[in-house]
Amino acid sequence: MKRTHYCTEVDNTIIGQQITVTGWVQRRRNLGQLLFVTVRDRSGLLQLAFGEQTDKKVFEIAEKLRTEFVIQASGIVRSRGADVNKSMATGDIEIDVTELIILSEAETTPFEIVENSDVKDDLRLKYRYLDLRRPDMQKNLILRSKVAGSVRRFLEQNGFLEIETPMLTKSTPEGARDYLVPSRIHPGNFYALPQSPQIFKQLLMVSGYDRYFQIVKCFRDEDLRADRQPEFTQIDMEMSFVDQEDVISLNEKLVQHVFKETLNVDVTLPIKRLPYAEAMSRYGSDKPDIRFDLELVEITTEMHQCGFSVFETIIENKGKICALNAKGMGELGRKQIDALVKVGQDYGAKGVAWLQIKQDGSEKSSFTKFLQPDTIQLIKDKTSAQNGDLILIIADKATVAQTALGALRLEVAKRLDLINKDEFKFVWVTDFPLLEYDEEANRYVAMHHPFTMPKDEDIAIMETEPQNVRAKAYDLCLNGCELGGGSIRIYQHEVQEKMFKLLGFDKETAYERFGFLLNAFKYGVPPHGGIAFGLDRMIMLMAKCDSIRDVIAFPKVKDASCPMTDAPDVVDNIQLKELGLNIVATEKTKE
RNA sequence: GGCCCAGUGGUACAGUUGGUUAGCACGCCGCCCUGUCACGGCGGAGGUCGAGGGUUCGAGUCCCUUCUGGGUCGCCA
Repeated sequence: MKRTHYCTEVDNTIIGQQITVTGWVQRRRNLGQLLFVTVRDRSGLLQLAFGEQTDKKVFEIAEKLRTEFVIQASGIVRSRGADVNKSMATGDIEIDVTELIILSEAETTPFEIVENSDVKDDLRLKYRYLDLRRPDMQKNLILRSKVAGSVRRFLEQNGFLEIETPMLTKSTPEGARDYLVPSRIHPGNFYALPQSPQIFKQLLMVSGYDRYFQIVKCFRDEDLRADRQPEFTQIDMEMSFVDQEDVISLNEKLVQHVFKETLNVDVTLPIKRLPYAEAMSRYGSDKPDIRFDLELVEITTEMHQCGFSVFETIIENKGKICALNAKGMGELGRKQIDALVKVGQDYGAKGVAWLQIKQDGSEKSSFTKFLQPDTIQLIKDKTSAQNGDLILIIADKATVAQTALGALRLEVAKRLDLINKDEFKFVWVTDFPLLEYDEEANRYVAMHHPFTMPKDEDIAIMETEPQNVRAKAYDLCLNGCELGGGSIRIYQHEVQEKMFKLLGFDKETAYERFGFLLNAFKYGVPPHGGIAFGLDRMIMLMAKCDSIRDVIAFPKVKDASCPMTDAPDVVDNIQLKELGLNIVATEKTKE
């Protein structure tokens, strides 16, 4: 008999019916003359019952069952009467088994297949196929599939075409490191795996496809993090004849649609927007977590001629002085304050000045001895400090002061437990700087990418004040995490040339790297722009996971290897020879 | 590349100032058990304490090196 139902499709509406289920043995409970087996498939659990009414041969097979055997069981659905298991979706029924087949036996697994397992990551990943049997992992991958489907339906309804772009492409050394693939036919030449389909989607706009999307793998050869994998999936899209407003409003509808359809969560539109400069000054981050307040306060002007040389030097060098009121940390011990100072230092601040106001109004501080009482009062007023508060101050280069204090803001929120984990707080960050200065390369580099359009009103100052030019670039952030980002692209020759000039490319270099795009733009290019979302991160946040690995079927570990397959690995000398490659041995070379 | 954390039967943990035979729970194996559902009862197997070196009369514990994994800074246009 073939399977008729998934485990949790069996319910009390079909009591008395003959059904067949298949799955893995979750547990057996042998009571002697009576025996229960919980069978598991991707839908959930169902209890099989064997007793005096059971055929002797069937009972004997049931006695042989062990955890994770794969079985097929047929029988009659019956009520459990009063013995209901309320923690089980199918807890009010069971199957009176009439036929049982062991399809496959199983050795004892290296870890138990249970929800919320505490097994260490490396073991989980070595036996990923077992880890993926766990209900929480199945829930995540099912959610992922639903989200992808929901995205596709929404975009198709809105006139988008799904078009694939190549995986074997040309290396573009701007930005992240590329994964390279050696060419056999062209020894010494390499393809690069795409960091994103950026240029191809822009070419599709030139070709007139008007609205493109793709759920697509991208590759970046950089160090991993909890929310970063070397290969990851983007929801990538591009639209023609649009400006920033069109992209933003369509995409917030997309997000609203997906969250409603897959999580039944309502996202209120329009989503709040913050210009980059404001995000940095209020939250110290370009991906602010706005689930809690604790905003930064700038006190640079207040500290003019304050008498404290550290602050005055910073002001002379056009830095900023920013403060954060860690409300309720006034009684923190010195050790814990030092730990906070260290957080600031980890993010590049040279130091963190602090002023602690105890419950009884007495003060402790690392710096107020250098200041006049009215200056101290000014700081307290500006940060609305009260008894029982702790004020943290960082004086540094503007971005360092803001970023480091932004990191402290998150740390303080964590310690004070200010974050509501059930909330989804979206925010668009807009008006990013077009360029940032790369101290090492001694030149400006594109903050987003070299095809990002400057804001119309800033084009005039591209040559005179490049550092102040804002871009038509926008990121969508959720709970302090960058979900995705995009921009309106440059489609006018003059602007693109200005941009390359700012980046220090001469015409030759520009053509060498992006010639096919620049040539394409000679033949009629529509105004266009787009966005790309990190699908993995989106699912991670939706599933409330701490790591992106928990929403990817077969992820890599920290050093970008795979404990299950042992990739990357050495290859045969014949393969190398065909590719014209020689391995130069180094300390790190794998034997 | 830097910093921080972890590694003890299959799994998750405990292990005091360095001191008997390294504990516990779950899992596993055997026997018993007719309403279990994290079944229960009785019995049992299973450990080079990640690896190497050092200090010591004596190391799971202290020191050094190294491996594995996690977090993070740099990096990620």
